[in-house]
Amino acid sequence: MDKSPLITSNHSALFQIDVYVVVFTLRENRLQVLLNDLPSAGAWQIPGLALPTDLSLEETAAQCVAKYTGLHEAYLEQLYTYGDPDRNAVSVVYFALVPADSLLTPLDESAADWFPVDTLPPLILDHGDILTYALRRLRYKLEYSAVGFELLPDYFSLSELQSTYEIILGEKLDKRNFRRRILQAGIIESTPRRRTGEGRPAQLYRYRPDAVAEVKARRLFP
Amino acid sequence: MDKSPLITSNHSALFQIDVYVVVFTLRENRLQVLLNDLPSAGAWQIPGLALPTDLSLEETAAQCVAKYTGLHEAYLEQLYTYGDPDRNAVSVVYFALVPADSLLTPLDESAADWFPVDTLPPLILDHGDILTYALRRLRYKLEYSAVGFELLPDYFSLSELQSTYEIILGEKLDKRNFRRRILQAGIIESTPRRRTGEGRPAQLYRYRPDAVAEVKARRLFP
DNA sequence: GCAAAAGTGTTACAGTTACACCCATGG
DNA sequence: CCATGGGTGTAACTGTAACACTTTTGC
Repeated sequence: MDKSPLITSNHSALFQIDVYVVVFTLRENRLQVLLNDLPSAGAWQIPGLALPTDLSLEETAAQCVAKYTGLHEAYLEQLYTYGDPDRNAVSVVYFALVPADSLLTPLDESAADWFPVDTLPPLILDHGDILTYALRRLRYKLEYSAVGFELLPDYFSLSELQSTYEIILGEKLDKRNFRRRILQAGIIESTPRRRTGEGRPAQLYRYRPDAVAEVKARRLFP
Repeated sequence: MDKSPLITSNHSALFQIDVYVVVFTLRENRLQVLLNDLPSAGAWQIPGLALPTDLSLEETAAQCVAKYTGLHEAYLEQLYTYGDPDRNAVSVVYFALVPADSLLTPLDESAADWFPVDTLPPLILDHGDILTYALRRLRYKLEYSAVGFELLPDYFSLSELQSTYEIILGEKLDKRNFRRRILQAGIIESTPRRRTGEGRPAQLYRYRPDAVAEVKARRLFP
């Protein structure tokens, strides 16, 4: 097994690398997170995979999302890397956002389930802290970058988007101000589609993949 | 060698983990970064150490700073973790801020040197990109959190602090606005000390270790 | 025609920027 | 007494927050 050519270590320690993914979605009007049952510990854990030799960290994270949700695309962002001196493993943690409607695909045989972020089961080790941190980062991110639509289907109404923000941030937002800002930010664009249902039909919007966004963007929400 | 109890991997790959630290300081009125000569490659690299079994990631980063600067305390923050599928090593990158005046301590025998961030030598691999990213993160951080004083001695004048910000952000700031904001933010406090020299003596300030700061703090600078 | 959700502008306020002069010391 | 850097307040402006009614559809 080759060593990195750049750093020669004295006692050349080797580690297993675990890639964990905190997967968020929006179900039943609540922000929920995917957890994996670990009966041997009588507790739940954030789903993860050991890094294999032939995949990058992000590919492994994506594969982890696929394994537990059936989705082969998701918004992924690296969160933090934890290294315990005790056990010789290092944990690289990502967070992912997946749209709830696409989750009909059955889960893997593995015993994973969704939990609202405010009513979590007992978690192993420091996974509770990691979740808390992930949630904080998600809220921060939302405030100045507008990733909310990652939790929605490709086409969505502004009311749905606003509701997403309200659920995650945990506060009511002003409808007119919300629309003005989100449109001024230029990250979504209106489409000819409309959603019909109760009340007046809603114009549908979609993400503009070419949006630069976030670069030097002011905070969008208070 | 034990495996992590949480994730059982099929082909149980093991990796060397390299901890790199992008060390920034302020010398000669320029933001400078510490680099390590790698004559075999004819290029320079970000200083790093292989993670040993008995240290945490952050401890290893701190030790790396100590090795190359002689400083046993520094502001440290995790930046990003890079995983190449090619070579079987994973790189956890930190950035550090060290006050220039404390650097009189001689460097390790290793061939490390300081370079202004705008005139870098050839760098190995993706270290140039990593540096660019570290610099962006430093600027972001400075804008809303006020870590500038980490580059200054314990006691400093407001003019020195302002100059620090101007050098890093690359733009002139208004003296009165700067003072008002930095004081309102409540992260530094005035001390009885004064610095004498040319012109009127300056009141000296120091960091308030008890400052909560940054939590929900608005951006401090444009 | 009414219930239900979508859509739309303006005003008051707060925070930010721009700006110029006096002060304390050392030489 | 003068050169040098330290220190101070206000007014115009810009961005943000608060707010209520009209529109379109399904039933």
